Amino acid sequence: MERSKPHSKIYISIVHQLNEMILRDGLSTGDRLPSERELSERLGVGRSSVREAFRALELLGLIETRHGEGTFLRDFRDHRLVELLGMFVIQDRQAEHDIMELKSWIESESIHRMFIHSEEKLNLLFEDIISRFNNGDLTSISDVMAELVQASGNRLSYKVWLVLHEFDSNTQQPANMPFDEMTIRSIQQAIISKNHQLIHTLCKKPQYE
Amino acid sequence: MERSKPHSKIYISIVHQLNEMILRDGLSTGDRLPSERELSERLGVGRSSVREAFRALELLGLIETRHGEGTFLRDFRDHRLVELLGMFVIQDRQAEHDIMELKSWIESESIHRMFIHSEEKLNLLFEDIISRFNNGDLTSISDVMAELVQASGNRLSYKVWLVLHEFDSNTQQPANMPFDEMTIRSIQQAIISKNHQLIHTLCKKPQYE
DNA sequence: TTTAACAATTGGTCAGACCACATAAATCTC
DNA sequence: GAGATTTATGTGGTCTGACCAATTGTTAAA
Repeated sequence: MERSKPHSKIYISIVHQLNEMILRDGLSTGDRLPSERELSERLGVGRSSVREAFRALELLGLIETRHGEGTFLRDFRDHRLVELLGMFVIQDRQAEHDIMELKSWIESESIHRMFIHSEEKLNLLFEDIISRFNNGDLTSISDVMAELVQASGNRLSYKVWLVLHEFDSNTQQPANMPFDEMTIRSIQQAIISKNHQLIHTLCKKPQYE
Repeated sequence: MERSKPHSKIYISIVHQLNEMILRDGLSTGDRLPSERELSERLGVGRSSVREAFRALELLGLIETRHGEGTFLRDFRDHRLVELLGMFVIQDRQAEHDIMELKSWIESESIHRMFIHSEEKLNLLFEDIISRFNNGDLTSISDVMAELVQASGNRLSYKVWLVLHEFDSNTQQPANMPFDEMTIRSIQQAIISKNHQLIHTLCKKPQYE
């Protein structure tokens, strides 16, 4: 025995053993993992090593740790791949243009994607958005856009958009688009009538080059 | 003092501070980060917290730690997010679909973006691609696509594409597109003639829904 | 000069302590 | 007895200090 990984560090082997444990016991989203102390004892390693493994998986979004409760398996779709990469990949400050461009491109693509939805489905979506707007829940046109991108169905795109938005909301000032019910209604109409031109006007894409 | 992030865990804030430090000092691949003990002292936190941050970033492949030497920044392309996700996130067709879809979007958008380039500029680009193809430098149609996405000018899109490609090359088998000079030439012609339809055919996008 | 021994630095791991948070059990109050 | 309150226990969060192991640079010996 013990051929697992002689060269590896302890916390790496713990990650692997956790993986095996999850597969073997058929654990799934929401299930609780053993406590740090129990794992430490059961695997014969220090608690700090267990924590290093847990923290790594937590940063990735694969597990969720709740203070005083324990550690739980998370829905893998909540993974933080995008954020993490963004943090270390989007390092060029001068690439703000790239960020804005990709962001508005995702917006445009997401909206176009909603053309396939039925009118009643779209109406339902927009009623919800409007009510939340009147409720003060959505406080900017970006919030509305977030709803639309999310509603388009591609969760990955949505995550990418969130990251991009976070970046350029720190550097760019919005206020380039009115934020009232009429604007939202016109977006609704543009989608329902599949009016490419109007959408392009509403969500003005930045010029290439 | 000390109201930076009362709700966040220490190791998370360390990750952020590391990110800021990297940006501020302009560190890049291969550069050395401060030692665990120095960071611990400089940030006023325990060494174990610094280690949790380092171990998390190391597992993701964003940094590399060498026993007795120190911790170094890695090329982001070496990240292991994909394997890790694949390890814990097995069967999710929707996630895979999202990835492929976003990837295809970027490909398609990048190619369309090249419509604004002059014909001679495009010819130069493709001469280079063809010569590298004959040279054995590009070994798959994906390599060609990488060149095109990169040439489209948005470096961020390119980086995102690289990540997505890494993922679905690990799960999907390619071989859905011939890889010869004629195919490349036809892409070239499609761009020059601004033939949306042909591009759509060549780079078959996945079906929505 | 070359080589060998040594010291300093750095990561790897562990043990124990203490705090903060959450929940269930025991207790008190009415 | 029902409800509110206190207590006990378990769990994560963090720090400190210790020791080992690998690497590198310095020093001393050949």
